[in-house]
Order: sequence, then C-alpha cells, then structure tokens
Amino acid sequence: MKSIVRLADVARHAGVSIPTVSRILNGVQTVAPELRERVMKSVEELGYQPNRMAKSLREQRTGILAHLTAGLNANFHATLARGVQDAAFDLGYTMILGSSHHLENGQSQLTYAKLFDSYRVDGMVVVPSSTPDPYLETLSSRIPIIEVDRTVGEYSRHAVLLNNAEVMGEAVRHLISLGHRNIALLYGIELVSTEVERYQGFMRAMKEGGVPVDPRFLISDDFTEEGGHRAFQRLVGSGLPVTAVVVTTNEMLAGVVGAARQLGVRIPEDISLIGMDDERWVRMMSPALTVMAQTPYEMGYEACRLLIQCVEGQPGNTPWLHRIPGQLVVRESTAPPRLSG
Amino acid sequence: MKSIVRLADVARHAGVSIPTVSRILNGVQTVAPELRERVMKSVEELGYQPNRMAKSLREQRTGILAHLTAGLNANFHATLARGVQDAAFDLGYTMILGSSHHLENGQSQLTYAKLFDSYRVDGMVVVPSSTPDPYLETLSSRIPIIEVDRTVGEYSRHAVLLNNAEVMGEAVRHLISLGHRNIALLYGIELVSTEVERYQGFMRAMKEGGVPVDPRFLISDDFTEEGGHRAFQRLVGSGLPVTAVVVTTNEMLAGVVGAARQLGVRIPEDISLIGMDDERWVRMMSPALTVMAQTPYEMGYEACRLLIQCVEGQPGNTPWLHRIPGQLVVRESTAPPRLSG
DNA sequence: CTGAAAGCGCTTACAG
DNA sequence: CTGAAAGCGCTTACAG
Repeated sequence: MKSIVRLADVARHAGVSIPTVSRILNGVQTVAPELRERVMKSVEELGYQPNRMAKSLREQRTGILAHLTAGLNANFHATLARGVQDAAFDLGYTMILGSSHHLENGQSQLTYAKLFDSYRVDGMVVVPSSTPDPYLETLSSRIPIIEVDRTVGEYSRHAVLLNNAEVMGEAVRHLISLGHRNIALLYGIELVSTEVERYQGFMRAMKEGGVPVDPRFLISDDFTEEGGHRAFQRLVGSGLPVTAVVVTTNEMLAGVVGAARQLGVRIPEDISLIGMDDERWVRMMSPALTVMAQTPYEMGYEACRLLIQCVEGQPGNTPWLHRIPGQLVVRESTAPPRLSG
Repeated sequence: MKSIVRLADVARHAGVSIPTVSRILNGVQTVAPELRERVMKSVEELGYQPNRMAKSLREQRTGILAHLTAGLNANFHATLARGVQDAAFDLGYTMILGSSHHLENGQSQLTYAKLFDSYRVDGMVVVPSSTPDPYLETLSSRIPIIEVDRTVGEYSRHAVLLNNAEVMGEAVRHLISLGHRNIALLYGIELVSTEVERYQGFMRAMKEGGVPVDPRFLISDDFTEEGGHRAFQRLVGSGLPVTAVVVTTNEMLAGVVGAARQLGVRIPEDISLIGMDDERWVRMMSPALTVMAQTPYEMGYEACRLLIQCVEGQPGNTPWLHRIPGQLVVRESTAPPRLSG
C-alpha cells in the first residue's frame, strides 16, 4: 500500500508554500500565472487528490448529505434514493445512505441519524419511519432536514410529498364515470401522512361525486402484502355488493391480486381494481393494472435539490411543503360494473 | 442553529483534561472510577457526540465504506446494495453510495471512485461497469476493493460472484429432462463475467446432456428489455424449430415476455421459458415464470463482510473468488415440448 | 501576490 | 493514572 500524496508534497515538488497550492486549487485570490502553472503540473504529476476529511474539518462543512430511508426493498424507495443520489452528485455533494433493516424500524432510524450526525453531514433527506423521532426533531435545529414521501406526527420541517388527495380524486372520478357506486377503499392502518391524505382524498372525491360512502367499504390493515390479502378477503367475505376497489399502496395491491386469484374473483369482470405505483409487475401481469402513478425519482431529486438550497442559503425557518403531482394510468383492471341484481 | 458540543466542552464541564475524556470514551487504559463517572455524566448532560471527521483525520481511517453500483434501477442491484448496507452497519461501518446515472456509464463510475477516494474511504465494494477502470486498478493498491456480481476484463482483485455456470446447468438439465432438445440461449452481448460464465455454463451443460447446440440458437443482444425483445423476435422470425429458451438477465426476460405476447407465442405451450432473478413480476404474471434465482442480499452482505475482513486484517495480496450458489425455481413457464412435425 | 502561523476536533506517544 | 504537546491535512485571517 503506497502512501498518499499530501498538499505538502505538492508544495515541495513545485517549490512553493502550502497555502499557495491551496489557493490555486481552490481558485481563490489571484496568483502569478507562472506559479499556477508550475503547481498544476506538480498536482498532475503526483496525482494529488485533496483529503476531504481534513478539508471538512477545517471548513466546518463536509459536503456530505445523508439519506435515511425506510428500506430499499420497495422499488419505490430505491428509485427515490436514486433521485436523491443523482441530485446530490449533480450539485457537488456526496450521499451517505441509511436504510432501516426492517421496513418500519424506528430504532434503527435513530441509530442511523446519530451516526450520520457524528460525521457532521450538511443535511438530511429522510423518509420517516412510522414512529416520530425526537432526535431528528433536535437535529433539525442544527442542520436542515427535508422529509420526503411522507410525514409522521406533527411535522415542523420541510417536506416533499405526493399530491395524494389529488391523484386519489382522479382514481375515484374514473370509477364513478365508469358507473361504479359501490366503491371500497383498502388502506394502511398506520398513521402516516400518505395513508391519511389518501383516505381523505377518497372521502372528499366520493362526496364531490355525489356517491355516499358505506363505512363497511372502508377497510384498513397493515400496509404489507399480507395486509392487502387479508383486507380483500374480509371485503369479499362480507358479501357486500362491491364493484370496485381502490388500494393505497403497492404492497397491499400485490396482496389483493393474490387474494382475488385465490378466491376466484375476476378482475375487472367481477371487481374493478385501482392500485398505487406504476411498477413493472403491474404492467406485466394480466390484466395490466390501472394505477395511480408516482414519480419517485423526481420526488427524491427535488427533495435533495431543495435540501441543498437550504444548506447553502440563509437559515429560513419557515417550514414549507412541496407537492409533486401524480397521475392516473388507466389500463385493463377497470371497467364498467356488471349489471347485477 | 445552536453550536455543537466538543471534547473540550466536556473536559471543562467535568473538570478534567481533554485526553482523559478521550481515553474514557475510547475505553483505552485504566482510569480512576470517580473520574470516569464524572466524565460520563458530563457527556450525558451535554449530549456530546464525537466528531468523526476529526477522529478520522487523526486515526487515518474513516470507518466509511463506499459502494459503487451500476444503478439502483434494477431491483437486483437495489437489494444487493441493501445487503452491503446492512453488513456495513452491523459491523460498525458507514456506507457511502454511488450509483452511475446511466446503467453502463463507466465515466460516472470513475468520477465516483475519485470522489470517494478523496474522502479516504477504508474500502470499496463495486459492481463494475462494463468497461474496465484503470483508476480502480490503481486504487486497489492502496485500499481493499471487492468486486461483486460481476467482473470486467482481467480482474486481479477479490470478487463475490454467483455460481453462474452451476445454476445455468440446472436450468439446462431441467429442460432436457422435460424432453427438450431444441434449446435457445438469449444472452447479453457485453463482455462481462456474468454473461460469459452463463454462456459457458449453457454450452457445458448441453454437452454433458448429450444435446448438440445449433449455433443459430445462440442469440446475443444488449442486456436490456429492448435487447431481449429484439433477440426473441429474431429467434422466432428465423423459423427454427425451437421449443425452449433460456434468458440470462431479468431485463432481457421482460423483453422476451413482451415480444412473445406481441407475436402470439404461447408460454409454455409453444415455447418453454427460463429467465433470471426471482422478482415479483415474474411471480405475479401468468404463467408464473421458471427462473434461476439469485440471492442479491446475501451477495451484498457477504461482499461487504469480506471487505471489512480485508480492511481490518493483514494486507493479504492473493486474490480470491467467493461463489454464491443460485437455485432454479420451477414454475409454470416450462413444460414438455409439443409433439410437432 | 506570497508565506508563516493558527486552528478545525480529535488521538497518541511522551513525561511525570 | 493524568496532563501538556504534537500532529492528522487542510484553509484562512494576518503580515509583509
């Protein structure tokens, strides 16, 4: 393992002082052209690469941004992380990543937050776990933190969220326009903003559409594949004359599809189905599913871009909320209801 | 933004010297119990959190590991990254992530490698882009680098790879045992180890099974969805009496499925199909696909664990190769060939 | 325009 | 067992 080149080595090689090399490399102040040339040649020859740790320590900023996420298991979160990553890179930052082992493990999120804080990251974009984290609350008084995808509890910071109510409204209006009136909602029981807002969007759109909501058509369960499976089983088992169902998450959607197959419920002949997230499996299966499409890459990119704006700009204490639009993608899983008795 | 607590603050608060606090926190040397208690109380009260940047600079090791990957788009790579991440976390390291914008962008991989090197990461686990990178070559003389999933060109380092030839052999034997003899292979044209080894595994298994290979049944294209689509079109367009096809990558597999639908080729009635990677879409579509399953999480975890062993252990210059087994998962897309004329 | 000096927040020989 | 001093590799006032 050969030893690494330091600023001092370059200075000696070029026959100038250390600060001079530093100034040239950072483009600060004017420097005699002949010196600059000599130094640049030495840098090149020795293959000098500044030590960012030392630089960070001295400058009191690291150029590192942390991304805390619920987990890369879900395609949605992986894509969002890629957006964060690309924005960081494009704007000259480095991203450090922490994904909680278990999808909703608040404990490991806390551990990651502390760890990253000890590296003195310049800011964080976090997909909060489902329990509010007091440490992040404290941290946000020192560095900018942006929440993305969802918020939990009372949030007092900045957030980039899907326009949940709006897309949900599109979905409901689509079903109503097809003639459905017995529409069920399967949603996650967790108290996170995504679920709350999608639920509210559903209720509002039904009301605006003049379709009464039967509370027995509102079924909640874990927002996992198993949760979706159970919820759909309960719905069908209830014997209610439902003709369409909307599911709030992609995981639950997979469970619903599995349950429908198992129960012999045909889609869309027996029941129309609208899900969340435009993932490959949703397009590949038949019937291809109608879904509310999110743009996770853009959400991540935007969140990180705004974070950097906070990091580099003035403090700016007033919290803001940035909404990203979603879009209903109509495919084969939605059709007019059967004329049944 | 309130200012952060330093070691000096703790020392003053506890009425001891800075080195004493440092020693206590690092558990080095014996310290008078009463001092230790006083110091720990101050640490607690002030909420002290060591500055890892300063520590890193002094110790000449950062506790940061970098993961360079072709991109988080593919589920496979996202899951692998999660494995790397978890191993790093479990063993006391922090992971910094770099995913190239474009799946096969060697240029951005180089940029990331340099960036991470400037942070003086302790090691790297990299999924190499398809062009060999001389910088990584140089870097590996200074810090340990582990390649995972695939290697490119002459590799002289350590690698964790799927047992490609073995799983491919399983796939081929499965088809032969069903009675197939006209078996096609659709593979990626890129010169990466995965493609090369899967190709070789195919050839060997066919030979061992006593089934001659018609070179017209060997079709290569980009390892993307489009590439798979084209490859399958060409295969079917050729009019050859193929009864089964094996596809080396998940992306190409999606293209094959799309092309089959478009051409009205029924699976498995007309052609049996075996793909790669046990992803959700492969299970959700019908027929559910028979695939060679990899374990990306384990690959990532193992690669990172071995990396840390290198980082903490003696140099150990001899390159090694670690193989992870795959497994054929038989589902509905493979069946005996039709008795055709 | 250039260099000598101080300092970022730690750890680790070195004295005592 | 404890503290004063040096130093990790940089940058940035401060002199000249």
